[in-house]
Amino acid sequence: MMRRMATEQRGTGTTGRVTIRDIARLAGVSVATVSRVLNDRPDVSPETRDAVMREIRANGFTTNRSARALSVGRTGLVGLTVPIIRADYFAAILAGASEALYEQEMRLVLCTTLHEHDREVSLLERLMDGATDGAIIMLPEESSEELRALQASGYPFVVADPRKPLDHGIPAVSAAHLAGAKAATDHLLGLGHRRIGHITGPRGWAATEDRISGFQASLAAAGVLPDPRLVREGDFEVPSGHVAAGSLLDLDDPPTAIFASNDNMAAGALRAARERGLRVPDDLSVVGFDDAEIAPMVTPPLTTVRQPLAELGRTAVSLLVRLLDGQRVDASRVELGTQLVVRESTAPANS
Amino acid sequence: MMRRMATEQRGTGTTGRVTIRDIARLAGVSVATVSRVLNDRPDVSPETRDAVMREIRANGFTTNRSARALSVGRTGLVGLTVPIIRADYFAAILAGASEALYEQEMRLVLCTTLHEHDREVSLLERLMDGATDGAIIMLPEESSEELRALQASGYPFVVADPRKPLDHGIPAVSAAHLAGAKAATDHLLGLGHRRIGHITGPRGWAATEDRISGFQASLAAAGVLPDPRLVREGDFEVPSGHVAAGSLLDLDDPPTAIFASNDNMAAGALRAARERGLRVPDDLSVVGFDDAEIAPMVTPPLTTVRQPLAELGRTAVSLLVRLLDGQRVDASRVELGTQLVVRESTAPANS
DNA sequence: CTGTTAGCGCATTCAC
DNA sequence: GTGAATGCGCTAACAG
Repeated sequence: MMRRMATEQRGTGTTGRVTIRDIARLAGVSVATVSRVLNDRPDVSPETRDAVMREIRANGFTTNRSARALSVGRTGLVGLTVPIIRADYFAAILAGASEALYEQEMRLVLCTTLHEHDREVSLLERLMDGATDGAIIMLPEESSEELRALQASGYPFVVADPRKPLDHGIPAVSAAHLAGAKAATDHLLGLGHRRIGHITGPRGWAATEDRISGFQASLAAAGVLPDPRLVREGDFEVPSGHVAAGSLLDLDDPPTAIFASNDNMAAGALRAARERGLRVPDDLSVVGFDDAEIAPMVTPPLTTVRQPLAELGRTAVSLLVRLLDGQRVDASRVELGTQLVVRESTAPANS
Repeated sequence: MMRRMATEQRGTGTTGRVTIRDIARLAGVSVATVSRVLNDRPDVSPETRDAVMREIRANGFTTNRSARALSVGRTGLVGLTVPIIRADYFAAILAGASEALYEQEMRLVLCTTLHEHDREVSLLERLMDGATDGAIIMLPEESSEELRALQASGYPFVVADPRKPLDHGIPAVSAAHLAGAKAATDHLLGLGHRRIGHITGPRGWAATEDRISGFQASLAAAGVLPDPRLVREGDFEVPSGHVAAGSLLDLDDPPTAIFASNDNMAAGALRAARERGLRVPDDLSVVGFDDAEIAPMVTPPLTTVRQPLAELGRTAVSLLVRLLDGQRVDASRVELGTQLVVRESTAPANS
């Protein structure tokens, strides 16, 4: 037999690793007992436990996750899908989720959804092919119906930062876009600005619409009439902010402040102002959204609304874990607070 | 028995999914045959293949990866460890690796190595507990010896962007730091700068030292005597660049140009210049490294050296795949080219 | 407290 | 071309 070399040599199968059986034999107990100590079961005598642990350590044994997964019916892996956009935005969420998962002894399987929405393979198939116990779906392109279907299939998942408004009943975590936008606008209003431009994200996105609502709510509360000509649509990328701000500033009666729906576009706005010889914040105030990595780095450092991105990832995990534990999470719509971060891109209106 | 409901209802085990056995029964063939069509084996008649495929589709069957993994001895998962620093830097590599893996039908398991280097659980244990077939280790804290040990254990891995110089024989992918730094310095020299400051990364890191070498090589080639007083150590974060540049600019005979070892520190340098009333690039030229997301966003847009980050991730994957296929990769030290990207933070010296 | 016995879902020899 | 039998490494009843 090849048994005697199991410790040193490639053992029985293809894996070539020490198995629970080896440990059992070495420790002079049954596999069941080894399994017990592995899983910290109470019903094992201290002596045998020690004996087993000794062999485990001596041979550097670790349990084979595939085997355990097959046996238990749980892989200990959760998928996390991300559309590859806005690197530092998703990286932050990723970091939070990954950390939280780690504490649960779980692992994160990254699935990038390039633009495969309309390909033959559905999200569902890709996720639930036995590789993962559940998933966190970031900024999904999928419609409410499609997600409903996924849900109906029994696959546990939670949406992080829903792109479109979602049916109630679909677990989701998002930031308080409306409140954040309101705070940003209030800040501008408080500085005396009355003509405030707004560069939105893609229309139809939940985040975009909520921020618009917050913007308008703030204006309304201050008794300022919203001027439709002061609103431009962007796509969350720098150039769109640049263009949008440019067209705003070239108006006969340009705004004295601009609220951009994210920091990238705010950075674009900063550039547009600079190109026109406008000084920020003296001649123009600019507020962003996200508090991305770049916010403090641009010139001048950007006043913005912080989204708790890592926290968002962590929260998604904890929701998912609850789902995985079979707890039917009812109040599964979590909204995380946002916070205004005042830096140097805003100042009192000077007219 | 509970067999009859297997298709609709939670079947036998905990998973509740359609199994290969269900398909076999439904199609009136054996599991072996189903397995054959699943794996695109040639020895199956077209008719039976069709029959099987029909049932597979009709029931939305997908193979259970855990079961396959256990059977085949391969999980189809590779781990990717990342120290959580410099978000967009690792995000870029991540994106490349993830994409490449996807094309190989493999998945990426993210493992964040907070600062667990000195914890009881070794990288080895964490990675090879049967969860993954191999790993890509980014910017490892582990020493060459530790990595050697991992290698000796037979666990396949490749290092992406080695932090410290690595033994030959350890597969690694990195960027051409030296050449990139040389190109950056050549550029400055070409603009007439002679007093050039350099803000380094953490001393001892491979990237840092290589860039210093490139910097010095360029100077030497131009016959410029290197001035040790013009070199400052940073840590790749903005504040360190800010401080370092400040101290450089406060010199009696300040440099007319600064080459920072990454874009973050270059951004810090930009700020330091601004605080002193220096205009970039008129009074001071600044060059960064990385071509990070922020490079084009700061004021002025940064001249920098582009690292092919996504490509780095992809290359790491292809190396790893070769290792997994049992091909002993010999020439396993890959260095990817870097490229100077000239923007607006550099101009001819004006003295 | 501990050992025996069955599977988990799939791939893989072998026969037929 | 196809089926029956076996095992991958582990957990989970069920006995004792």
